[in-house]
Amino acid sequence: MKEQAIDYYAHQAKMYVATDCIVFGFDKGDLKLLIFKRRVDPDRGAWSLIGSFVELEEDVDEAARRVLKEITGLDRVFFEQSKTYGKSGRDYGFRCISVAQYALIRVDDYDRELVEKHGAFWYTLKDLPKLVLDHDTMVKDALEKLRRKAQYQPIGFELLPEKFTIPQLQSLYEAIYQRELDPRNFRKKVLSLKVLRKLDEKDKTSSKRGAYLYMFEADNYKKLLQSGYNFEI
Amino acid sequence: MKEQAIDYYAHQAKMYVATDCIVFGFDKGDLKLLIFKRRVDPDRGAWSLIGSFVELEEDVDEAARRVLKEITGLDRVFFEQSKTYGKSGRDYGFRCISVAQYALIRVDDYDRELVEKHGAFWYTLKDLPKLVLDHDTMVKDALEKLRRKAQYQPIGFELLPEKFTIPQLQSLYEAIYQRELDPRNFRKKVLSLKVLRKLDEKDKTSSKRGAYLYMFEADNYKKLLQSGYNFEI
DNA sequence: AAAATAAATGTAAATTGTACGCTTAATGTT
DNA sequence: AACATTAAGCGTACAATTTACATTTATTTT
Repeated sequence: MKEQAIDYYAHQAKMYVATDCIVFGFDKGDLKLLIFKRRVDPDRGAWSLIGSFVELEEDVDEAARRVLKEITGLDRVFFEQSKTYGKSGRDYGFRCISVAQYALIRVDDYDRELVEKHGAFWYTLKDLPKLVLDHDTMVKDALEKLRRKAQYQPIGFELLPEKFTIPQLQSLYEAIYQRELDPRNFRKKVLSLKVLRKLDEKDKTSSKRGAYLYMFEADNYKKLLQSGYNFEI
Repeated sequence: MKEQAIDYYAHQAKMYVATDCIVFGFDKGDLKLLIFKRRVDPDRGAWSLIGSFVELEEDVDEAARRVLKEITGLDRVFFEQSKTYGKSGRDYGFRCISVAQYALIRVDDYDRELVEKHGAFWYTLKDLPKLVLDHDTMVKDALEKLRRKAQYQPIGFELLPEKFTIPQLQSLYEAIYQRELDPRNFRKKVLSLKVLRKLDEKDKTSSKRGAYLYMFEADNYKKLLQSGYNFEI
């Protein structure tokens, strides 16, 4: 039986499998993307997403985690599969499919030196240059998924520092949705979700009065979900 | 430069790439899944999703289309990527990643003989037997995506015959969401979306009075979307 | 002490969702 | 021919949510 199994697999084609990361960050009111200059041929010097081949003994998710760690220095980055790109002609003449994953990182957390060392840069989404291969499409698709997901899961918090103000949170959601939100209604809405803990500190970088800092209460959020709550922002 | 490129790829691992289809159907008020008995070792005889290896010159999507055509006889089946399963140990000792795709078919359309010839059976989701490998997880995940998607895109119509009644449509959404809906509110809601065309025919299989048949107006729907409409059921 | 700035709070109107009860068209039964 | 039965289809009142909009407040700078 083992023989038959081997035989069954043996006639099939094998391919390269890669993973590409769409790394979103949020800074000064803008959604940003971490892209870098390719250092290998073909297309050396062109802008590209960060990615890697998946190794033989490695989970696809592990590969993404490895890449993200290499680039940002961070161990626990939020990431999630976006879509797999499997067109036969999508690569440089070698058959290679790529599992795209989008990641959300806190811009103040990551290791700037590491990022620079890899020739990576943060680009505002609007100013994004042309990327290699189908990476433009990957970004477009990932952004769509991010927007969709932001509506029913509190992923926005992954992009902010641990302590943040409500105006900051609003500005993030404005960047994600690409439209303005009413500050009074936004505040009302997020506070009604009961997943924010107000701190005694204020952030005074953007106003004389200062805005209270809040933290995301992951425990409350989980309890809410378990009780069948439909989280929505 | 070409040499370098070849060199760059040459040291990387290659893997088997498969696609597995989660084929949903809707019949007599129940959501069903098309599964079949494996005909090859290992695990011959076990229940499994329908799938295939992706060939070297074949797009991943093409592979899914090919599988669906083989099994159902249908050319134009709605399908969409669900998720890629890439754990290193997920397969039978060979490294194989699988791109799962969920498909929606009209139970009255497909070719019954073809389905039987392949040893395939329709199972109600509740009665589903244990499936091979990680196929159980694939079904669970696909169902979640289907539910999510059904909320903002009219994919439900893919599962119904071309002409259907509003009670039928309701029963489908009840099966997808696994909860009862109020017939009066449901009717109000779907009609308000203005994507249904009422026909002069009635379907009398389920009541003496008979229910009017409707068709989905894809054109209206597209126009709505373009005008920034947020379709929701 | 006054001016400037963004944060924070409140309220009314409009829209949407929910929970119902009743009527209607067709068929089968007496 | 009248009546019972069945699911389809319509309408309405109330609750909840979303939207639009104006004013006050805490703090710093001048």
